[in-house]
Amino acid sequence: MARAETAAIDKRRLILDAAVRVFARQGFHTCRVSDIADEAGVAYGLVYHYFSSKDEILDTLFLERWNVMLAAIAEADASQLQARDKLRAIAGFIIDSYRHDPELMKVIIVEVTRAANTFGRTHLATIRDAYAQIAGIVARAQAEGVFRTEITPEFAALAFYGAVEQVLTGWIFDSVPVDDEELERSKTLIVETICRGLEL
Amino acid sequence: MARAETAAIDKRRLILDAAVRVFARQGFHTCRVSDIADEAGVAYGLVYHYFSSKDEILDTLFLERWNVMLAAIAEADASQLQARDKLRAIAGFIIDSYRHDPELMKVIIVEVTRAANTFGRTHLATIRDAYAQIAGIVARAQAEGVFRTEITPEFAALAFYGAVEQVLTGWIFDSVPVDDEELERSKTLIVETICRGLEL
Amino acid sequence: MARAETAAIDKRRLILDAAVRVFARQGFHTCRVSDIADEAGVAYGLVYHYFSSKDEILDTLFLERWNVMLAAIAEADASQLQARDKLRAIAGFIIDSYRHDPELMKVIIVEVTRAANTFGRTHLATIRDAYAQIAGIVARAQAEGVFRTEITPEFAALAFYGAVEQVLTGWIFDSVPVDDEELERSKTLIVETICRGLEL
Amino acid sequence: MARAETAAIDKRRLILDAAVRVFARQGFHTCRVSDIADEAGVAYGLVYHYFSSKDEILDTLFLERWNVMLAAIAEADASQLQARDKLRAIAGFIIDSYRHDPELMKVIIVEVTRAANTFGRTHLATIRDAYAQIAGIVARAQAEGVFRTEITPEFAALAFYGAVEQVLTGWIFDSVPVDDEELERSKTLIVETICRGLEL
DNA sequence: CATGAATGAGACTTCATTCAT
DNA sequence: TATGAATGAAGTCTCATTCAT
Repeated sequence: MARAETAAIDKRRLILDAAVRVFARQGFHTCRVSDIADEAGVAYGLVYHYFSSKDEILDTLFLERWNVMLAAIAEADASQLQARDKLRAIAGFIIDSYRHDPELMKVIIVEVTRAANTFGRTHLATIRDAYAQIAGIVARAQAEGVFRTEITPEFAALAFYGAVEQVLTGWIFDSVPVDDEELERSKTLIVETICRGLEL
Repeated sequence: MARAETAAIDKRRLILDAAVRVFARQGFHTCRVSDIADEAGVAYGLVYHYFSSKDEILDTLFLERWNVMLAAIAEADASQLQARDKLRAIAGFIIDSYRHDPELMKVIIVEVTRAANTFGRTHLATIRDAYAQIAGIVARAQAEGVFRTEITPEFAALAFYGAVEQVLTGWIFDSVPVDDEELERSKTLIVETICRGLEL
Repeated sequence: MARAETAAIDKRRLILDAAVRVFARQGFHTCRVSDIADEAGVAYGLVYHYFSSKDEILDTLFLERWNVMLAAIAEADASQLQARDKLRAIAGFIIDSYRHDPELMKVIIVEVTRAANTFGRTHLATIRDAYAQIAGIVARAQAEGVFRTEITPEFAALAFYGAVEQVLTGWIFDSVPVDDEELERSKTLIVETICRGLEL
Repeated sequence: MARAETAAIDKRRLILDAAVRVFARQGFHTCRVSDIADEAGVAYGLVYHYFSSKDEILDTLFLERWNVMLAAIAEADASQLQARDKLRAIAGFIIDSYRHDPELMKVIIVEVTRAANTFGRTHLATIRDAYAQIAGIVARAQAEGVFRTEITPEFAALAFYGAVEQVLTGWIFDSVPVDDEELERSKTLIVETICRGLEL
């Protein structure tokens, strides 16, 4: 029984991981459910045993990852770090996510957060949760007199997240892979550019 | 004769303008060619008399607008303004474009520049032309000793354009329309945030 | 007035001749009416001034040519030649038609006489007129005791015409053009093969 | 399991057989894929489950049958029969094929072997394989001194096959069905006409 | 759990023909 | 006569989802 359950969980995971590779390679709309099944090495219909629709696969992938990120932001927020270092931790987390699993991040960004007309719209509220948390960090830094108040926290959050996502998008479609050095440097550049603009 | 010619030109324009409204309302993939024809008040086949495919309609809309923007960037770049004011002019141009025709800008951003897997990929080089020009402005400002050199021009361009696009994306999916005051304030915020981070 | 009429006749001919080239090159079903107009160097709609439909163009080309052939067969039939020489004259006429205008013959054969489901069906009766005339020649030769009566005239006509058409079809789709010598030799081969089988 | 497999095979066969009836009745170009599905009593999409296109259905029907014919020709060729009897066996096989399934032969001839601009062109090489095998029989008969050498084997094959196909084409479009007696007599007529012309 | 055959709605594109000028 | 813009019907193919085994 436990064995069977484990096997079942494995198949579900197998399908999700295969979906990441297929979505990253072909795009969500261009791939067929059978492509995912083939990549996972399972039969066509089994996908529908674990997921109610093709959409739900992407929803699952997005929410799994986004919730981890929200937790990471919350953790940074709750820490004793300076505002600048909180933002650096967040940028660092996102960039390290890309380093660790570029295909997954490609799917999240290309198919969800930037896909304003489809999944981006569906998950708009969830996506904005991240902006709101970042805005909270900025607002508190302003209240503490560390950041200047000319920039609204909401705008600051958009600019910060927008810069990070734009940088990742650039990597995603670059023909040459990014080396670790550039990944690290980018963390600094983001904080140097955005935070310096925010600080007194 | 001149009338007939004008009428012909008008029909093509009629279709393009209808397409903007339909794409903005329903999204490129969700709408049918017949929706565009209906919106334009012309027969189905006429769309194919002027455009070889549904894709070509969006390509045309994008290139028309993007070339105007590239020209605006080039003009700002060629001007005698300070680097910060050049960037402000560019941000101002994009935001004013949104004020003037929010539906068109929605289509450009949602269906092309952020649609990394479809049209964004097709027009990647053209889109990057804009980044490159902005990077050029930054690079020259660095050479003149106005901007500090810690931030690479390419990164600065990404952060700048990313912030602008992110702000517009926010407006595009806001439930309440943006008032002119916020549009103006945003120009300042972008420049205040990003340029201040770039300046010595 | 006479000039205008002449010009009109020329345009009609121009379109017919262009149609031969286009049909031969692309096939009737694959080409568009605009291809014919382009080839003729006239405007789209003018084709419909002279012909009521695309079909009528091919009908016209076929009937023009087929009537000439029927006349040639009738002439051979009416002559004082031996049956074998009458058949040789007919085979000779068809083969010379190919030599003179291979594109036209290609169109007639490929698009009409062999196109059993489309124009071949429409013109079935007219096509069979030719078989009937040839059968008549055979029947008379049998009555005169020159051809043996074991072969029915109808069958003989089919075999004779079938052999000629098959040979032409081979040339039509050969990659190398046929030289005059082979054209001439074929006339002999057809008569040698078929007539010898028919003669006592 | 065996039952399920058989059922799967049956559906494919069901579609092919339905296609023969529909192609024979309406012609390949005039019928729609839905007509085939309806005739087979299956869903539209199932046709595309088994065949990648409408074309592939006809290709399959043609190749299935043509390969059987090539095998029959090869068998006749390999036999100990006289050349004349080999050719009689081939003509007999084709005519019996028509007797057994006139609709299929109609489709093969009308839509493929005589459709020079479409499928006939696609399968030109395969069609010519038959001519070549027949020519081989003639050539060997000439080498053995049974057939005279004035007629080239290639020409003889064209004339022979052309006569057979022409006769079948006649039947296909006759308003009255052919009786068995005429079918049998035709075998004799073909051999009598063509072979007699070939023999010494 | 697992399979993959079966379903059928949906949309793009083509192009012959018409018609206003 | 001559033009070519305008019309709109028609059909192929795709693919997410269901379901019997």
